[in-house]
This record gives sequence, C-alpha cells and structure tokens, in this order.
Amino acid sequence: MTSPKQRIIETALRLFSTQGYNTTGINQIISEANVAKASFYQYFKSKEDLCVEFLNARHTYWFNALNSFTASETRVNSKVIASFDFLIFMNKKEDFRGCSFLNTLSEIPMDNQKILAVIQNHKSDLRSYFLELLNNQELSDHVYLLFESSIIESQMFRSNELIEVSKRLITNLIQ
Amino acid sequence: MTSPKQRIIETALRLFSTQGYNTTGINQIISEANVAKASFYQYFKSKEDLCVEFLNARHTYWFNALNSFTASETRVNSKVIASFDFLIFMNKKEDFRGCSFLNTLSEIPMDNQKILAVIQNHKSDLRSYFLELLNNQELSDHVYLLFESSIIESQMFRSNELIEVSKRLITNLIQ
Amino acid sequence: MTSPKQRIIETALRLFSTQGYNTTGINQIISEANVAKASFYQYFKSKEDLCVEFLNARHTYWFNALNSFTASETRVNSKVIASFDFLIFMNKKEDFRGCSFLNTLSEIPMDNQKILAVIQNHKSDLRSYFLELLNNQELSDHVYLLFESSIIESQMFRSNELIEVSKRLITNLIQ
Amino acid sequence: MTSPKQRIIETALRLFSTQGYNTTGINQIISEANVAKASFYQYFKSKEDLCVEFLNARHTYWFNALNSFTASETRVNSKVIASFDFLIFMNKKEDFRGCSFLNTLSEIPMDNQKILAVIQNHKSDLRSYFLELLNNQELSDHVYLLFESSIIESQMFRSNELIEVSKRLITNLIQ
DNA sequence: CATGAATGAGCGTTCATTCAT
DNA sequence: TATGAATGAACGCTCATTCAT
Repeated sequence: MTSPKQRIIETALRLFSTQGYNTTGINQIISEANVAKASFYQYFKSKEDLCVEFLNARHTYWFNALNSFTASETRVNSKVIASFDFLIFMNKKEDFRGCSFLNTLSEIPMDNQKILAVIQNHKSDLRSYFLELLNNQELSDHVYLLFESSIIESQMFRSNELIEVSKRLITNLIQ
Repeated sequence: MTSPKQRIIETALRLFSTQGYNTTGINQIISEANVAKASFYQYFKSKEDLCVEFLNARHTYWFNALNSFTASETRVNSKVIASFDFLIFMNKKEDFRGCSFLNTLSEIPMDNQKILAVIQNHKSDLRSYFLELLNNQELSDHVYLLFESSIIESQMFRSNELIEVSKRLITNLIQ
Repeated sequence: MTSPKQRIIETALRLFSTQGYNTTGINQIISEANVAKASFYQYFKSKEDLCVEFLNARHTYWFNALNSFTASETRVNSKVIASFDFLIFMNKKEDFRGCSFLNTLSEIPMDNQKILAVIQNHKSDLRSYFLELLNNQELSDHVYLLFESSIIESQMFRSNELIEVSKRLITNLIQ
Repeated sequence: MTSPKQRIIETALRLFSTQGYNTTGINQIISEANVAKASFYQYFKSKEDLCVEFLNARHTYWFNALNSFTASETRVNSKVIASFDFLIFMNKKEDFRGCSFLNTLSEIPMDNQKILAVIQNHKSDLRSYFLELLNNQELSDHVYLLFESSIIESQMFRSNELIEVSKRLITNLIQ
C-alpha cells in the first residue's frame, strides 16, 4: 500500500479536481484516503499547504498527459493543433471541469501568494511550451491566449465549439 | 436611506466582486448592509438567489461601464481596442479581480443550472457585442477569445502585459 | 368570500391537522389563507391563541362527523361499534394522522394551561358521549379507554388492526 | 467524568423526556452536556440520529424499570396489576410526562420511517410483554390497550384516575 | 380595518484546526 | 510515528412577533 502522504495527495488530486477546493472538506479527504486526521496535519500544516501540493501534482499529471497525447505528432503545426485536441479529450474525460489552476485562482483570496505562485508557474510553463514549439514569441503568445480561452469557454458552455473555432483560427495563423 | 433590498444588492455587489461568492457569508452581507437576517430572506429566498441578482446587477453595471468607456470612439477598430483598454481601466479600478462571472463559474457546483445560465448569458452578450461591432463572425470570435484570455491572464499575473499583447495582435488582425 | 378570520381558522384546521402544530409556521398559514401578517395578529394575539381556536373548531368538526357517521344506527350497541368504524373511516380519510388533541398534547410545553384545558374538555366530552350512550360509568369508561387506544395504536402502526381487536372486545362486553 | 457521547445521551434522555423533541434544541443539549457542537456531530450525524439513540436508551431504561418494579410479584395477575402501578410510580417520578414514544410519534413528520420503526418496536415489545405474561392473545391485547390508554389519559388529565379505573377493569377480566 | 416591512433569537449543521495520548 | 477526541467559529436558514403607516 502507498504511503499515507501519497494517499492524501492522490485523494486530493481526485477530489479537488472534480469538486473544487472549497467544496472539498478535510474530512472527506482523510476519510477517502484512509488516514487519521492528526496524520494529515503531520504532513500538511494546513489545507492551503495541501492545495499547493495538489497543484504541483496536477501540474505534473497534466503536462505528462499533454505530452503523451501529442507525442505521436512530429510536425510542429500538428503538435499545436493536437494540443487543442487534448483539451477536447480532457473535457470528455473530466466532464468539462476546466482548468484546476484557473478554478483555484477564483476560489482563493486574492492575497494568497503561495498558491498564486504555483498557479502562475503552471501557466508560465504552458506559455513556454508553445514558445518552444513555435519559436516565435508573438505567435506562441497568440496560440497560448487562444488556448486559455478555449479552456474556459468550453468549461462555461459545456461545449467544444470554441475550441474548434480556435483550431481554425490557429490553422490560419500557422499556415 | 436606500431600501434594505437595494442595500443588500449593493453590498453583495461589492463583497462578491472583491472576496468571491463562497468566501462572503450571509452574515457579513447583512451586517454591512445594516439589515436583519430575516429581512434578507424576505427579499431573497436563498444565497443562490442573491447570487443571480448580483450577477444580473453586475452584468448591467459592467456593460454600462464598457459602453461609457468606449463611447468617445467612433471608428470600429478604435472601439475594439478601447474595449481592451477598458480591461486595463477596470484592473486598476478593481485591483485585478478579474471577471465576476468566470470567478463565480469556478465557485459553484457544476450542476447549478440557474447560475450557470446567467453566466452563459453574460458571455453570449459579450460575444454578440464584438459581432455587432465587427460584423464578421470569425473575426469577432477571434477578438472575443483574446478578450477573455486578456481578463484571466491579467487577473492571474496581476499585470496588464497580456492585454497589451492582445491589443497588438488584434491591431494586426483588423488593420 | 369568507372573512379573514374565518379563512385563517380554516387554513389552520387543515394544516395543523395534517402537518402538526410546531411544523406549521405562521407564514404558511397566512400565505395559504391569503391574509396579511399584521391582520393575523389582529385576530390572534399569538400562535398559541390560534391553536386554541383550531382545537375548538376541530372539536366541533370531529363530533359533527362522528354523529353524522353513526346517525343511521338506532340501537346503542351498534352506535358504539359504529363509533369505532368512524375511526377507520377517519384513518382512511386523514391517512392515519391520529387525534389532533393528543398530538397537540405532545407538542406543547407541559405548563400550557390554556391549550391543555381545551384538550381535556374535548376528551371529557368524548367520555360523556359514551356514558350517555351506555348509561353505565364502568362500561362506558371501558369503551372510552379502548377507543383512545384504538386511535393511537392505529396511528402508530398505520393499521386498523387494533381497532378491529377493540371492536371484538367491546362486542363481547356489551353482548 | 463520563465520555462526551455518554453525557450527550444522558442529557438528551433528560431533556427530550421532559421538554419534548422539537422544543429541545441541539444548543441546549450540548450546553448542558458540556460538549462542543462539533463533538456532538462526531457522534451523531444528525439530531434525528440522536433521537433514535435516545429512544433506544429510553426503551432499555423503561423496561428495566418496569421489570424491577414488578420483580417482587410472583403471580401473573399481580404482575399485570403491578405494571399499572408502575405507571402511577412513573407519573409521580416524572410528573405525568407520559410516554416518550407516543410523544415523539406526535412530533415527527409522518414519513420519518427510521424513528417510527423504533417507536413501533418499543410498543410491539410491550404488547409481547403482556402476551408472555398472560399467554392469551385476546386477553393480553385487551390489557395492552388499557395500558396504553392509561398512559395517555393520565398524562392528559395529570391524574391517575383512569389508571385506577383500568386496574379495576382488568382485575375483573383476569379474576 | 388593513398592511407589508423589519426584526432578534434561534435553528441544525459543517468547517479547518489542535490537543492529549 | 500515528492517532481519535475535542474544539470555536461560522455556515445558510426559519421562527413567531412587532412596528410604522
């Protein structure tokens, strides 16, 4: 069996992703992770602390999933388009729950620097991901911005319509 | 003195915008609105009900502010760009709190149809706003998507940088 | 249209009978009686006051219904048995809700003399009802006691079984 | 000092018995039991849950008290009569508060199956108690029904009169 | 005679966290 | 290292009643 700490993080990963941060209570987490309450506070000094670890775990999971999904594409342009297809794939898999990082951003108080930093870090990496692919700051930012919209619009309308729109726009942009 | 209902809505407008929906309790609202708890529930059958009214009020306020801000621009292209400047203006005014509708979207359970409808309605109106300005579905959607990213990226990074990037991208798109 | 006071009493009759005293709020009563809140407190100085009037109205209604139901019986013994059939009739009509007076007795604080008096008065009348029929204190008390059990047992078990048992016992007692 | 759970049950036993279920709030219970509110909800997932435990505890307590009270009687007939004397004893001890089970029956919504089951179970055991004593279904039901009336009539009239009447009736029935 | 606005007190419940062992 | 007991504060909401008009 995995370690208590690992079980807590895995449970948080599942619950925070699907129910949101505020909606998910410590009690549910420790109960589903089969961990004593005091054990929880041994590994995480607060729920906020767990949130940071959750976002880090999500970061890793998400980029791994993205890279796996697009691995078979060799040409840059196809890889970019496949990244948007990845959103469609994830929307199906996670029922249009959107981006954990943006969702968390809306749930925490504005002055929570620690969590904010993790969120910003994730999105900076995403921005770099497109920059590394496209090697053109303006173009990659353009794609990044449409990618971000694609996430939230599809979450909001429970529909991939605007992802498809974005794909068409980008196809035009990158030939 | 204004009516209790009005004071409640104004207080909710202020508190939900700045602190978020879940973080703001009924107790704080009624206390700052100087209203008895039972009075609150005479006007709003639930907190969710108030949320709907809040979003409606915010919708009206936001579009009025947008129209005021861009009123002096006569040419379409300038009006579009001015809309992005409006985001910068609001970020300064509201300290990068982002979009109440997107923030609320992240705070409510996924199956809350009533609130979701209000959120979708607001964004549909925004999408139409750009369509009416530009009279070109693909182009206006493009602008709409960059507008949405601009909001969330500037909220997340507490910076207008990516709004400026979007402005440059759009300037190229619409000449 | 009937008078406001009348409408209130009729509504209370309906709601207190079916939902109980504590479960039924003033708001529901005035709303279903189409009466303003302040009007209510013009006619009844408190909810307790209404309870008294409700029990009085129920007293009249119940004895009228009992007398109607047993009117066709001419012989004493048949009238007594018919009284128990009346319980079965009422259980069907009111879905085993039991006796409003005994239910209210359990709902009010023990020291509420005003309401207690109305309850005692009702049951004294019932005891007298059987005494007048049977002209024999011991026998009529015997029947009265089985009648009371019949009400509460059928309410508790949502079944007329023990009413039928009582009927058989009484048939033996009075030949 | 006893455990919190024990203190809660004991307090509930005292307060529900004397004040009724709806009248007794969680706040009073935890305050008089010297227990934090959250501790209460660790042991009982709802007030209804506590009600079930209360009725179970009352069931045990009541039958124990009954058996103790009648233990010295060896002949069946004396044991039956002693059971009615037990009611007189309890009325003195508990100031004519009647039967917790019947009182609760009147306080809960009709569709509360969980509590209803506990109530029915208690009374079924009582019915069996007389059946085992008397070994005659019709006779024991007769006694059971007079026993039930005796409880509610003495509660309603704050008097043991009708218990004495019942005792006389039963003495005649069983010689 | 009639009203609807407004209230204080209390409801049952859940939260993230700490303590004693 | 690991635990379950215990907590204070706050949650959203409903109650019977009163007041100003």
